[in-house]
Parts: sequence; C-alpha cells; structure tokens
Amino acid sequence: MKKQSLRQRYRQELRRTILESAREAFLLDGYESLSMRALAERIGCSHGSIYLHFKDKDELFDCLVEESFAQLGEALLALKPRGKKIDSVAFLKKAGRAYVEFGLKNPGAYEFAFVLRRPRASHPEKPHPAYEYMRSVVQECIDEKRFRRISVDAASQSVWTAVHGITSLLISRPDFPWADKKTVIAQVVDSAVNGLLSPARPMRPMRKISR
Amino acid sequence: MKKQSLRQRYRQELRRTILESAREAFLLDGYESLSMRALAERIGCSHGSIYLHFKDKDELFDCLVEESFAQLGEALLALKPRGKKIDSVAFLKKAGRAYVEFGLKNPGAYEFAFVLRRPRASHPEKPHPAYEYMRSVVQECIDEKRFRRISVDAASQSVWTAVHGITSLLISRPDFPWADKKTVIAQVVDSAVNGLLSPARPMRPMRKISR
Amino acid sequence: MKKQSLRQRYRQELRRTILESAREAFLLDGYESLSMRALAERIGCSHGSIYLHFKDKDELFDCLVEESFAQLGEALLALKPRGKKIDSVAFLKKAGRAYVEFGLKNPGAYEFAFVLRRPRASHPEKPHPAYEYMRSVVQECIDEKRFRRISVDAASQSVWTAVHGITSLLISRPDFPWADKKTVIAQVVDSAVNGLLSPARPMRPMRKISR
Amino acid sequence: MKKQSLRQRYRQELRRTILESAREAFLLDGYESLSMRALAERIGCSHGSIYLHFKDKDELFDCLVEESFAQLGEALLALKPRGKKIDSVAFLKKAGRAYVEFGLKNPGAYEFAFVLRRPRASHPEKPHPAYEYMRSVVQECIDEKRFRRISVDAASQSVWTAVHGITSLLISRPDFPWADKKTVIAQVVDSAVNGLLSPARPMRPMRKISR
DNA sequence: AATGAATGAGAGTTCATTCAT
DNA sequence: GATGAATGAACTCTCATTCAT
Repeated sequence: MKKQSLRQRYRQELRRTILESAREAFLLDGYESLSMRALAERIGCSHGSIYLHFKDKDELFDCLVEESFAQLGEALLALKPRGKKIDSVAFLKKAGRAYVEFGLKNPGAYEFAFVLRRPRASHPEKPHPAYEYMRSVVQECIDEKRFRRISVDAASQSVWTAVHGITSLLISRPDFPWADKKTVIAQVVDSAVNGLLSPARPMRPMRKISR
Repeated sequence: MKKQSLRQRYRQELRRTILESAREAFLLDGYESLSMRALAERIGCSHGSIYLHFKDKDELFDCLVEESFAQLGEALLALKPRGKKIDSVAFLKKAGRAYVEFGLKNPGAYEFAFVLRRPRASHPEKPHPAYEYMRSVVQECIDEKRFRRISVDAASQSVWTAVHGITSLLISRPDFPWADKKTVIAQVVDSAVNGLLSPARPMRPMRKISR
Repeated sequence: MKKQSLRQRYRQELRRTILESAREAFLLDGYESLSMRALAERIGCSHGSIYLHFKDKDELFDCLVEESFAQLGEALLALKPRGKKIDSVAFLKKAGRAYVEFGLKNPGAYEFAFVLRRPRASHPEKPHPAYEYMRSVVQECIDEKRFRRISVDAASQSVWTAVHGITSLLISRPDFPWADKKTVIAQVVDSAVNGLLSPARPMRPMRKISR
Repeated sequence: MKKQSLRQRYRQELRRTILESAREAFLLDGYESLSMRALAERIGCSHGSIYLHFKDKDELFDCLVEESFAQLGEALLALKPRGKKIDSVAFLKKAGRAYVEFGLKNPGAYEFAFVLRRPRASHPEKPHPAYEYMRSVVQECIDEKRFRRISVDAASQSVWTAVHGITSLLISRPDFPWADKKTVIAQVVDSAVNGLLSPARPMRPMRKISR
C-alpha cells in the first residue's frame, strides 16, 4: 500500500512538473515550435517519459487549456458569496477586475484559455465557466433593475469582451507604452459596466423603465 | 524599357499573389504548420520561387504583419476629415465602430496585426498607427473638455483595448453563441467612450446609444 | 513442496499462454511489427513479465519455430505404425496428405516452421524431423523397388517440395481463386509420388519421364 | 529540351538505383527491419531523397512487388511462340522449368512476388500473370486431350503449387542439404505434369477413367 | 514474481533552404 | 527568372529492454 502510494505520488509529481514546464514552454514557443525533446530537456527527463503521462502532444496541450479554463472559473467563483453590503453592480465591477487580475497573475493560463491555438483544433464553444459566471452576475443586475433593458447575453458579452481586451493586450504586449495600468483597467471595467446602467439618476430611486 | 516594365509588373503581381495566398494560408494553419511547399502549391509556383521575393519564411510573415497594420491605419484615416457637423465624441465612436468593422471585414489582417505570433518574435512596440489615430481623436475630445480629467493615454488605451476585445473575440471565436453582434459592438464602443465623458452635462444626457 | 509445485504449474501455464498468444500475434503482425507491449496486452500481463520467461524477443520467436517443427514431426509420427495392409507407396501418399492437412489445421505452426523469418536469422539447416520422416518412408519405397532408380534424397525432396508448395500457398493466399482444394491437394500428392514409380509394372504403366 | 532530358535521365537512373538497392536490402532485412536511413546509406544518397521518388516506404515496397510479378510474367511470355515441333505437354514442362529457373536467377523478384509480405497488407488476389500463363498452356494440353479429365484450374494449380514449392525452398533455404538441384527440379516438374496425363497411349483413343 | 517507470536508440517523415541547371 | 533535386536537421512517436520497487 505504502509502496503503491509512493509510486503514485511520484507519478503525480512528475505529471505536474510536465504540465508546469509545458505551460511555460508552450507560451514561449507556441504549439508547433515547442518540441517534445526540448520540453523533456527543460523538465529533465527523457522525451519518452512524457508519453507515459500524455498520449501525445495534443493531449498535453488540451489538458493545459482545460486546466486554464478551470482555474479562471475557480478564481471567479472564489469571489462568490457577495455580502449584502455590496450591490450587484459594484459586484460586477469587482468580478471584472478579478478577471483581469487573474489574467495578469496567470498570464499563462489566460493565454491557454483564450489566445493560444493548436493548428486545426476548433473551439468546442459552449460558453466557458468564466463567461457563465459573469452572465449570472449581469443577470442579477438586470433582475434588480440596475441595468437598462438589454438582453442578458448582449450585456454580458459587452462586458466580457471589453475586459478580455485589456487583459489580453496587457499580457501579450508587455512592451507597449502603457499608461498607468491600474487606471486603464479600472477605466475599462467601469466604462463597460456603467455603460449598461439604467439612465436613472444615482441619487434618486430607480424608476420603472418606460417602454 | 517596356520589356523591363512588363517584367517588373509580372514580378509585382507574383509578389502580391504570394502575399495573398500566404495570408490565407498562415491564418488557416498558423506560422509553423504552413510549409513553404504547401504555400507554393497553393500559389501554383515552385517553392523555390518564393525565395526570389522573400528572403525566408520570417520575412514573408513579417511583411504580412506590417501590411496589416498599414491597412488598419488606412481604414481609419479614410474617416478622417470629420465635418463640423459631427462632434468629437460622436466621431470617436464612429472611429471605434470603424475599427471593429475593419477587423470583421479583414479578419486576416486583424489577426496578423494583433493575434498571430511568430515563435520567439517580439513585438517592436512603438504604438501602431491605429492607436495613434484613436489617440488623436481622444485628444480632441479632451481638448474640447468633453472628457473627464484623465490622461490621454489612459483614455485612449481604455477605448482601444475594449474595441480590441470585441473585435478579436468575434474573429477568433465565430462559434461562440453570440448575442446580436451589432448590438454588442455598439454597446462596447458606446460604453467605452461614454465612460470617459465629463459628468452630467445638462444638454447631453447620454442615455441613448448612438449608432 | 506443494507450494513450489503450485507455483511451478502456474509458471508453466503463463509460459504457455505467452507462447500461444505470441504465435497468433506474430502471424498477424510479423516479427518486427509485433511489439512486446502489444503482446503483453494481448496476454493480459505486464510487458516486463514476458522477460521472466523468455530472455528476449528473439528467444520467444525461436522457441515458437522449434515448437512448430516438433509439432509437425509429431503429427507425422502419429501415422507411424503402418499396418501390413497398406503398401509403402500408398503410405507415402497418406503421409503427404497428412503433411498438408497439418499445415491447414495449424497454419500458424506451419508458417513458423517454413515461412516466417526473423530478420537476419539464418536457418541452421540440418534437415527437420518432417523431412527425415518422409525420407524414411521414401526409403522404404525404394527398398521395396517400388520407385525408379533415384537417390533417396532427390526423391524425398521432390515430394517434400511439392507438398510444401500446395501447403504454403493454401495458407498464405487464402483469397486466391482456388479450385476445389481437396482435388488440388490430392493431385499434387499423387503426381509427386506417382512420378517416382518404377516404369514397367503391367498394372502401372507409368511411362518414361520426359526431360 | 536537352536539359530536361538530362535531368530526366538522371532522375530515372536514381529511381532505378533506389529500386535495385531496395530489393536487395528488403530481401536481407525484411520490410520492417530495413530503415529508410539504412537504405539511403546503401544507395549513397540522403534518406530524404528517396521520398522524391516514392511517397513512402509502402509505395517503394509495393512497386517492387509489382515489378517482380511483371518480370516473372515476361520471363514466361518470352517462351511463347512454341514451334509446331514441340507438343503442348512438353511445352508445359518447359514452362515449369522456366518458372523455377526464373526464381533461381531472380530470387529477389521471386520472393517479392510470393514470399515477402508487408505487415497488414493483403494480397489483392486476382491470379497473377504467371499463373494465367501456365493456365493457358494447361488449357492447350486439355484441348489436345493430353490430360485426363480435370478442371483446368485444378490442373493448373497442382502444377503451379508444386513448382512454387521447389522454387521457394531452393531460394529460402540455400543451406539445406539438397540433392542435385537439377534432378530435383526436373523430377518435380515432370511428376507434376505427368501426373495429369491421360492414361491412354498416345496412339490409341482415350478410355474412360475408372475412379 | 510481478510491475511499470524510465531510457536511449531509432523509426518514418517533413521541412526550410540551397544551388546547379 | 524559375525549377526542382538534394540535403541535413528536426520533428513526433514507438520500441525493446532494464531495474527499482
């Protein structure tokens, strides 16, 4: 039992090492340019060993993509239980900022999820968990009449695409002469969310939307 | 002289054919997966001939990137002479929409400019003409006091990244279950620009979404 | 002691399982194309375990060859005690048909003995038991003056090679548009044996063999 | 034109060299064991060059098989115009001996046609030209009432398989302690053909065969 | 006894690029 | 100017075998 367990543990460790190394390496080189041999060298094992853990290069890559989506989803879900003190709109902004932050802290994961592509592989394209999450928050804003009449999907997508824009460019173009990044991020998020608000004046009680 | 000129013209034509074919092909396959042989076949010439026009694969690729930036820049400049009838803010929105439209009409060019990467190649990263253009329009908005106090770069970048977000995702994920695309695009652009406006001016309530 | 014996029995069983599976598998795939891993999977044990019974792939293969020769030998020896009722010539024909039948019933064994080859392995080529057996029957025919003057080896070989021909082709080319197989087999055997008969026996006209 | 022609000629020459070398090498090593690299070294060119002439290893191998069948067919057809002086039965024997001789002179070709197999490749199995040829000669023997009542296919196959037997064994087991090879060959051929003869004396009308 | 992780060699094939024609 | 034969490196992946567990 112990013996099994030891082997198993080591096996799992190597699997993780492969995944971490592969993530770094794929990011640096892209799918095609990273050779299994080069990856093995980086890991410090023979190239054959990788195949003991992943059927082939594709499987390894896809595994990283999946993992990345999952991580992003989890990062957002970690925000979840919004206290009663914070209103839905503020919470959506918070979620937007968290999305961007995740990308900046995990640029690898973010690129695997949204940027890197494997030649000829098609995205299966049911909406990913991160989108689902944002959509649910947007739904709350709509339910609470904080947002103008707009379809929940159109609204969610306008927010998601905007935050994706700032996230992906900050990651992929670190040398661009950015203004203060925090400011830009906040501006993008605030604009995207505020742009959906009901025209009602903030200080006054929300009115029913005339139609 | 005439003969020269004829030859020259033919030479230019082949160069164009190579570029067009290469653009399509690179988009389909990615940088690494496209072989010069496959490209030559698509073009209908020998693979050797490509090297008469481009030193190597990298040069061909980079040429497409440059061309793509130029095209985007031109598309925006084509808007240029804003009549006196349209104010700077409305014009910025117009530019934003034009940016997205360019991307949708020229997904190839857009991807070459902002998405595709050649392994290990770094972006030279002086701001590209499209950004410069948007920045100049934002500057006008600021000069005319239409925008809140914010650095012109932070403002420009918040707009650019947002429109980049919707553009790139619409291109790269055509199978995503998009809401009405026009609505989403308009929402992103309007939000991004409106979010920069000076607070409440009586005469411009900013409710309606422009189009 | 009992425990030992149990273990031994199990060991022997596994050895047999390996041999049977290997025979099938080698026949299907050929020597090189069959991997030890694939074989292990077919057997249902780890590939390492095979090496506990056979030093390497070559030994396993050679073991099958040897076994196959032995089986063919035994099949012929099983005919052995020819009763006095049957004369030597008829018995030789019977042996010839038995040879072919063995091949058809045990195509695997036959191919290992005479068709399959391991790259670079040379046949040791002392005559195999099946040949020795046929040779002894031919010797009887000669001793009994039933055959023309011909060396026992030339005679035996002319019979053996002919029956080998029909046997190997029936096995290796099952899709050939064969006439009635029984007829062809009988014809080959009868021709091969009759062709050796002494000429001038009233009952058996057997004219001179042309050359 | 000359230039083209020169290149073409060289191209053809190399193709031939590859085929010859490959034939030798495949025979020595078998399909799997011969690597394209090893073949290239034997030829004296880079392994890549082989692919300029043959799509892949399979195509190269299959080409040799086809060529071999063709050669054997031609060798037999070269006998064709049998003079009036030689009767059909004698001609069939002549053809049988020619078949064996072809195998001995071109053991490579013979093995490619009938012995070597590529893993998983199946024989298409319409009768090969050599069989067709022998069948036609057998048909003549039957037409001329020289053979007993027997289907032309059964007769042809009994002859073909017998001569195949001696041919293939002489080739594949050169170390076997053969008796005088010429004698054995003649014996096999004569037996196989004579065994089909009508019992009738040539001068007398055929009697019914008792069975 | 049995496992299966690990390795290093080597397989077939494709590639960008060069250069003689 | 254009061709396409040639190359040598590099690719992904599989293999037989070993050996620590």
